[in-house]
Amino acid sequence: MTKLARVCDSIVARIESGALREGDRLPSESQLAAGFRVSVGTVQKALSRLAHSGLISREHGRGTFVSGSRIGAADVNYLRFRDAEGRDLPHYIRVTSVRRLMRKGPWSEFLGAQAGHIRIERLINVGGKVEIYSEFWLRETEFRRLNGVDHGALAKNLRVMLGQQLSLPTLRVDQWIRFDRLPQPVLRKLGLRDQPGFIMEMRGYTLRDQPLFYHKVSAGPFSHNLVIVR
Amino acid sequence: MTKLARVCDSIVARIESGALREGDRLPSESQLAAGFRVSVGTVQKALSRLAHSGLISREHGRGTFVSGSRIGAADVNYLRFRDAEGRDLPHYIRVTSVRRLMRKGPWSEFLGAQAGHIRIERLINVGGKVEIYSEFWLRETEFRRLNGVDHGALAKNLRVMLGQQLSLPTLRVDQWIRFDRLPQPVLRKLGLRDQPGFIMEMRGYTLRDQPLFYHKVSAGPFSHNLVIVR
DNA sequence: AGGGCAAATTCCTATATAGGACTTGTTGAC
DNA sequence: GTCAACAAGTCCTATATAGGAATTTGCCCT
Repeated sequence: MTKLARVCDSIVARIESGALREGDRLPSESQLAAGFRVSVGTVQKALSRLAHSGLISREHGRGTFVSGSRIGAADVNYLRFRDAEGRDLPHYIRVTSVRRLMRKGPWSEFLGAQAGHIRIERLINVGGKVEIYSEFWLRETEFRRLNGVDHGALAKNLRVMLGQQLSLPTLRVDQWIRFDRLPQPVLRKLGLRDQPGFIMEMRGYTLRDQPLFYHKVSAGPFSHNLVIVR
Repeated sequence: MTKLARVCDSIVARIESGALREGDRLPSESQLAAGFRVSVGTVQKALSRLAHSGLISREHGRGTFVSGSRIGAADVNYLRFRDAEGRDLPHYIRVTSVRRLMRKGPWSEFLGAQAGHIRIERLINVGGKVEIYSEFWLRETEFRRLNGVDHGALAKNLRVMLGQQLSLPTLRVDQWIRFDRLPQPVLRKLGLRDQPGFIMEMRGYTLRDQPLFYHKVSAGPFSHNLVIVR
């Protein structure tokens, strides 16, 4: 492991552990260099790398600060239902099952086959009708830390919940969108006959750029206006 | 302008002008440093910055090379129609108008209001039915360089055409997807009554990260399976 | 011809150093 | 009290240098 990698890693660890929190100022370049026993140049390289990935932000003459919400509006798309005037329609999330499943799939490929995987299955009701089917996959190791968490928290934005409750913030999200046939079980859950629908897949990564969650969202033909917004 | 910026810019210019082509090896760090009258460290910083943006690739012990197709499969989504077996359906592109328009819109905001803008309007026929309406906006300055180009070239992938014919390759693409009501004129062109549809907007940037094109694609409810693939 | 070794070339990591640019707080003149 | 000048602290750009790591090349030997 290079010194550069060690410095990056240590700083990430401080943020992960909560020793450094959003908005906090990091020690100056020279202080960090002294602390890590490396040259200032190495610290600079580490800081600009972390700044580039959005974890911290550097301000000329002021200092280096831990960024606010890492994942910004520009990074990820959300599903929304809107009425004709463009207003968001109210939605209601119901958790239908939380189970450990042995099945293989894109989630196991992504999260790693060695550990067990938990699926949080949810149905989202928009304007009085069940419109969205959501599967959120987590590794068992991370899921165990959810024991103390209120069950109602699972009916919120799970990515945000992971960051706030478990201090497992998401650094970035890969996202795919498809518009294709829906599989049988999903059709049944949404109360649809064989029809094409809308499928969005997301892969979330931790601050260390390690796999964190796999999220799949499906929707049938819309009775309202489905909008994908940033 | 900093030396670093000058070095980056000069290298980009060499690629843009065709002096360096895909797969070519750049001069070594020390040669570049001597050529630009800067230190090796500055050249290294410039090269790793360009490598990070995907323009070049560095190979330990071998050299630095101009990357192949800059915009990879991972960077941009494409629209495809597929049959039940997942095979791509053949499509046919017809150019319906190429005009200078004074209207304001997202394109003028992006491409800059100072210059005139050209709209290349196209209809895409999939499996015998007009399914997609496409608007491709360019600045007038860039468009003029298209004079010598065969008109049939406008019925191909315009981003690729810009790169090959005009040596204006696209470095990156911003992309938004919406599923919403379609405006009247689009409905008429696709032969639809008032219906929600599928809207994809793209903004292309040059090697210098300057605005290059604005592209908007609309599709109605699909009679085949519409897939957005990378 | 082919194998093995050394040298040259290339990029990579790291250090030490110098001065510039931006921000903030203090001091002093008015 | 207000404003200008100053100083200290911070990040930013750039240089020169050293050695290490990966690859290619040339040469010698068999």
